[in-house]
Amino acid sequence: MTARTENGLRRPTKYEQLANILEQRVRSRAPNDLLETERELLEEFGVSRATVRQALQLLIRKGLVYNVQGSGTYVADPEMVTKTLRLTGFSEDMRQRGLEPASCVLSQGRTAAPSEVAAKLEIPPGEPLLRIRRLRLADDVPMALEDVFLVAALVDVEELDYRRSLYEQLREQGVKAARAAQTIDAVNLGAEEARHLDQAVGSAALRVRRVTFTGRGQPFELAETLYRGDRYSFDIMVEVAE
Amino acid sequence: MTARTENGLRRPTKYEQLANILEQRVRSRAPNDLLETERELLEEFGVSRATVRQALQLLIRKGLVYNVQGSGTYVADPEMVTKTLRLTGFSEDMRQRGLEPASCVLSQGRTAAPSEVAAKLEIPPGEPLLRIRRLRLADDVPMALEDVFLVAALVDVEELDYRRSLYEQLREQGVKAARAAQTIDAVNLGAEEARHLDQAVGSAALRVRRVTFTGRGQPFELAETLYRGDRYSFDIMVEVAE
DNA sequence: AAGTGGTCTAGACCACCGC
DNA sequence: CGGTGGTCTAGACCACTTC
Repeated sequence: MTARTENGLRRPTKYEQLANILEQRVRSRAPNDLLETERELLEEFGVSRATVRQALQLLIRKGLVYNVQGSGTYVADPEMVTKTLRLTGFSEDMRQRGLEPASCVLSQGRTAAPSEVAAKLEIPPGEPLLRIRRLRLADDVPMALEDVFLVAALVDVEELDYRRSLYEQLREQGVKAARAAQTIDAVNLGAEEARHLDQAVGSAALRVRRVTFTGRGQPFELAETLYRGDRYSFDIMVEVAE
Repeated sequence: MTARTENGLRRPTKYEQLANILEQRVRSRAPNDLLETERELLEEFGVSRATVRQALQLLIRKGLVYNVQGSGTYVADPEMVTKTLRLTGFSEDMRQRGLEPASCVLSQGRTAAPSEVAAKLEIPPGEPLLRIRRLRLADDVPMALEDVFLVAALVDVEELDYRRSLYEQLREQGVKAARAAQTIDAVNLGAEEARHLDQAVGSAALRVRRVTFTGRGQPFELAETLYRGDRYSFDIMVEVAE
């Protein structure tokens, strides 16, 4: 139903096209296979070496290949591929795990920002916020409890459809998520939380608290999600900085 | 007739030097301040634009600055700076949090790799492993229980000093950690675990399971760490892939 | 010694932002 | 419109691995 505007469509760059071709090629090979050299690739595709390296950099960041100086570029172990960290919402996360996501809105409405929330969103206390509490299901089993605060000034409240991806709708309104700071810890479920998640009181849960930023560094979302400890795990790939 | 590098000390590249200078500059400015343009920087430092961009890319990945196409490069919000994800061991992790790390070895020795462990380390079952179980303390308070398997063929067993950083010693032996795949979930502590961590039985704990890889994609370490839920949280920054 | 990825240069044009 | 970051070229030399 969405009227896809021009800004959604963008002519792909050369290195993106090249990365897609190489991704196909890489996925059809075995781990630790040697890839073509950069000089072979620039010859084959008629681009400069910088473009080849930019494409390979994309694949490295996806965890698909790795470089060894003086030796070559190699196909990475698939173990690493699945765990590359991306910023996704609940729905996409579940689909990647092969589960069917669903939602149940527990409450929803406007509130004035409490000082603690306001600080994290870098707005004055009392500023209007949109708050949504949802129970999130995967294959019809309760999976997570989500409590989201959105800066009301940035979102068009009337048009939000809680059954669709929140990020997707915000992107259509020009609010593009670029980074998120997440804090993960473990907590014991309280009575009400346990009841919603169909767990015993005191069961361990993964608590993920997230502040999401636009490309301009402005925070626009604060979310706290409680995941069932027995059904959910958080997978990430970490690169050594140096 | 080139000058040889000494003792494995690497001469910093131009873009690393430039990044360090710019980092100083950036840290002395306020969030969302406009940085010099790329063309001003290449003029100022007498380098090419590619080198300037490579330096800025480092700062972007550290979360210190952000770009807006057609507008400029800006100082990022400090909220993001602290949470950049790096692969660190327990000791360094604690020091970054301003806590004094300590260790207590619970058990240590050689074992044959169980099939499940062998699969994750990509070695044949029964291969010799070094196993170390440690209680980790921060400011003299129990913080985590750590169970580490190392591929014995890759480490010089006699020389390991359990009071020093494991990664540091492995690096000295030529085993350099480059990536790690981590799985994080929440569990309730069992009786023995709770006793070690000075917690009530059933308390929530963060369980981090990690497989660490060398630059060549070879796994050499499998570790499982249980962090006290009431004292530890895992902080990460996520970039949107696009 | 030959070949690889890593760094670096000096240009060029494009897409986008703000005036 | 001028200025910005984004992309791209065609070279060059260096550090490292491999033989």
